[in-house]
Amino acid sequence: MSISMRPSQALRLWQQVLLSQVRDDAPDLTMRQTAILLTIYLDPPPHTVRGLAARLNVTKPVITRALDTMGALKLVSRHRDELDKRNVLIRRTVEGALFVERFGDGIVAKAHELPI
Amino acid sequence: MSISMRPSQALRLWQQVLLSQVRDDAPDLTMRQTAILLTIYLDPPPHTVRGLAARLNVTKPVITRALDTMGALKLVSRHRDELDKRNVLIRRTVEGALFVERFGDGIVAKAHELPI
DNA sequence: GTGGACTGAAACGGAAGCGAAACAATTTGC
DNA sequence: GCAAATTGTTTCGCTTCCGTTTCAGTCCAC
Repeated sequence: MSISMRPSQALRLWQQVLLSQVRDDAPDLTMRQTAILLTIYLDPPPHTVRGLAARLNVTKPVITRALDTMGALKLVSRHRDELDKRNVLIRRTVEGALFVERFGDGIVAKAHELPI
Repeated sequence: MSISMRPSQALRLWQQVLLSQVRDDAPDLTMRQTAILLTIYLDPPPHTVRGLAARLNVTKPVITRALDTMGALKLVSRHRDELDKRNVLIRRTVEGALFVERFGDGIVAKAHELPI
């Protein structure tokens, strides 16, 4: 069984979630940054700069910069791969997990409030 | 009857939609810009700069700049209010309606593909 | 009609994003 | 051992966004 919704409901859901994020002064992540963050937290590790760049079809500097920003927000952390020291492994953080969790709960709540 | 989903499904849905947007080089709107666009297309008109700023809890220049950007993308259009010439009325465009419609369809499609 | 209130836009300096290219550090292949 | 390939970062010039402040145009009360 899959999730079923009409386009008007989907758009309303998206709007409500975005509005709550904007209003609550949540970290103002770009679409790309959010996509990277969710990929790190939803897809199985390990995550590398190269892997994320390929997954999102963007250049590597885009990933590096996003990691700089989200690292400053403590949403993710970087660690050298000891087995292949060229690699950087991106790992989750407690703060990031909490943020993602709350974000997911927010979507569910807004979905539940949707008019028919 | 409301839309029911688990947080993990909600996050996966969000990720899939963002990934498709990023990968397809869709207009790279910020979270705020997207919130403004959806509000214009979902909430009943008329829409003014001041009204949108209040609805999103942001300053007026944020709205003005977002309208500049989205106007250049032809997603919205501006018109002086003839009854009160201080006001600017923001209106929908054919291109914008098409973009929003496709966006909604995309969400629905990703929701339908979600694993249980 | 004139002063004050209101609306949206513009100006300003600063922060952060972009793509492309160049860059060190490391591993691999021979 | 050493050139070639690979990885992530940095640099360059440019664009866009931010908040604050200032400005021009319009309306309204008196």
